[in-house]
Amino acid sequence: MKAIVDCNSFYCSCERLFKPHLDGKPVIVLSNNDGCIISRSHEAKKFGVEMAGPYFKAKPIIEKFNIATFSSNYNLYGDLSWRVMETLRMLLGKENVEVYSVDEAFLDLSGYPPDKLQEVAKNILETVEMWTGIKVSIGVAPTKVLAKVANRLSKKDQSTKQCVCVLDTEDKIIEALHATPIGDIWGVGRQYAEKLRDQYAVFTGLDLRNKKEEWAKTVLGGVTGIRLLKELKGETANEMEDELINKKMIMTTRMFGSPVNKISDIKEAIATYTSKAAEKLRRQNSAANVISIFIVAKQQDYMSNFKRGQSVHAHTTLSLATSCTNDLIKPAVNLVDEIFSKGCSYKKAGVMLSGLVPDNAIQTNIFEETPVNHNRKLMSMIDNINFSMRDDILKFAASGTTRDWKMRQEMRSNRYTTRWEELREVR
DNA sequence: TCTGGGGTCCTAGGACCC
DNA sequence: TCTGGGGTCCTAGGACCC
Repeated sequence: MKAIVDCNSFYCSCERLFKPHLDGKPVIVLSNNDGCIISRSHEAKKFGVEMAGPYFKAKPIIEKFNIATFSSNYNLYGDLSWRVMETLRMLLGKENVEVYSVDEAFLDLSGYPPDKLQEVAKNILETVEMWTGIKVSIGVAPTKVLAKVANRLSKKDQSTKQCVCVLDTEDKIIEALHATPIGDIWGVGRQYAEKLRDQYAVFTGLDLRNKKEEWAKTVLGGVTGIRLLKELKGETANEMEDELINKKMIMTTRMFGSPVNKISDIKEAIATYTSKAAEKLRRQNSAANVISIFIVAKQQDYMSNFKRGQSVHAHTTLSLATSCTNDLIKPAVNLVDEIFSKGCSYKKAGVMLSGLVPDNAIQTNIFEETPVNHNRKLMSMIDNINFSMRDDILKFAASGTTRDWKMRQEMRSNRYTTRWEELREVR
């Protein structure tokens, strides 16, 4: 049996942890640039604040009900997430925990007798709350997809304060699937949900489970569809995975605080994002072969349905993989010339590094001198200084110093657990 | 006026090779 | 001028996730 542990309204819970007066009150957390709403407390949901809805649209409700609002504080959330995951690893053993996202982890519970699962889950839930202050909900079932179904149901009934749901018999599974709308099945997104309902009259998880694998193959994207169907039937198709230590792609992208139309500003932003991405790259001891950048134009007509703006991409392949910021910045900034149009306003830009290889085994290019990675040492120094001093004390000149384009973050709480000067004070 | 940031996997189609 | 069949690799794009 597998379980998924999911932190309830994670970002909101993190904020509340240091502001106990907000317990039981509605709270929301905004995305970067204070653009849209990415976490809502139970109470805020009840007032009808929509997930991923734009902040400005929800503002009337927020003001009316006096909903506590925060900009996102990833230092805080990241640290608390680590504490929750460490707790799980201590309880179950490292090898039985697969961290799936900042607020979710899959557990392998195959070592426990079936009649103990409820108790085990309850114990996990209570320990995590006691040690970290974060409330979680837990779904237990034979497969990951079904555990997700169980997890969703466990939250339905918050009144019991249990937030545990174990699907350990065929009957319970069928009942649970019947109660789950097709769009709430893990792996069925908006597009598929619409297609399934409109063209195939598939409305619930149970309807989908009753289909044939061959059918799923043609309708739901090939092998992915087959896997989904197997999992719904209780047959494992998604194994527990080793933790993905190294990413295959690294990106850094941001909205601008306000639209930008100067190429020099775009270049500064690209240089800054490249430094950030390069830092992430070095953190996992990789080097990149390919740099891509993109910029997104501010849309002229918003009209009724918001679509993500048109983005323009450019990429270049390096003759030699590198993890050095200055070797990456130059080509990245040069790409800007290829895609920037004069007179156009942009709202967002990003940098992607791909073709990642371990940086101790860089493929040498016969046309180049032997790899010069003496910069690697300099980079480590910069990373260390930035890590200890914080706030990127050392920057490359190309990143600029004024940063007119920097994102808005007007309501960020203190970084209580990762900055000495922002510790919570108790008088 | 104002709509996030980071990832993954899969497929189709084109380029290229023998 | 005519011309097969099979394979690999890469990229773009579409779907999904939180």
